[in-house]
Amino acid sequence: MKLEDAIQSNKFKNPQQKATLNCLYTAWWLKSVLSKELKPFDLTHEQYNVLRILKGKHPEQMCVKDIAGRMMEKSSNVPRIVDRLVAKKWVKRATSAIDKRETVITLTQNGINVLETSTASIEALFNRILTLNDTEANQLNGLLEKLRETEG
Amino acid sequence: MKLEDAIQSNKFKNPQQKATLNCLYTAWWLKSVLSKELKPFDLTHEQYNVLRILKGKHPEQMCVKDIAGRMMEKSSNVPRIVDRLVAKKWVKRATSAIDKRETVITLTQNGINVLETSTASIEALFNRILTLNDTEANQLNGLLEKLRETEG
DNA sequence: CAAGGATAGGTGTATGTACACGTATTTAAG
DNA sequence: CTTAAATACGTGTACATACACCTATCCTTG
Repeated sequence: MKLEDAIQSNKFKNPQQKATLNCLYTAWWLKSVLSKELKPFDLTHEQYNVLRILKGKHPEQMCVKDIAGRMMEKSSNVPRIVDRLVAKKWVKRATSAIDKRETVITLTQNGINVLETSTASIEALFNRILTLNDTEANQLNGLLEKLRETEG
Repeated sequence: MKLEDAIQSNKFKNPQQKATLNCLYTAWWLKSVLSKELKPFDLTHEQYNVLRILKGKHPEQMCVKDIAGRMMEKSSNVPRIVDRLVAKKWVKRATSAIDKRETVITLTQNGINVLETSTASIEALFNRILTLNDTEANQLNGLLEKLRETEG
């Protein structure tokens, strides 16, 4: 769907303004497609992200701060997302022996299982819906990083 | 900041996967920059969107459904966002005379004022930080719409 | 070692999202 | 006209974000 149809407006001040709206809308679209696919696994988008981040270091543990540093949305409240993963027995929480301020998180076997089946589902979804070729995807990456250039 | 630094990872399966993450991250970045700029006006990103949508039709009224149709995030809970705008006396709520199921929303003069000053602030911000030229912005718009091609 | 600051993580609150559901009203069908 | 379906909106709940604040622990420096 064209952006104009999605938000029922074609009054864009300039291509740059349209690009920011397009970017926000595309992200919302991606998130909602992802969330729908994750729902049967009783996983939210953010819980899935935390599991993936943990998998990246597995079987090593990670502390809450390390997880937070790898999240897309920098103000995610990792302790509370971990609460929910603990409740579902997909991760375990323990106090670090080295630094007692740190809470270390470990994936359980159940956590690994749910992550693997849900990831297979997500990858199949993306293969179906993502039609950009490599050149286009690289170009998009370049433009998005240029957009964020003035960050900081 | 490069995506790799932002999420402390460079393990992307392919350029398409990286592009989806890049898009999600860019949207988060845009939202947080916007929200920071709106904070002094006691406006959230979503409240600002509703005011802008109302301005688009002003001085006509709009019903809740029409507002919802123009929102980026299609599952926004418009009645509750309107609650907060009513509390700040920036909009007024009334039952439609034509269709009593409808609630019609009108901008107040206060609402127009806060929208104008905040919009000036947002536009100045975007002029500072958005460095894409027209060609690049158009290219980005094209790629994002191609990404969403399989929608529906 | 003691004191002050930095750091890690948990918690409270306001706001928003996603989704299910209830109520009032309108529209359509018989 | 009467009844059933559709529509518009509000509300309840679980989850997440944004941000301020608290406590425990560690580190630095005198």
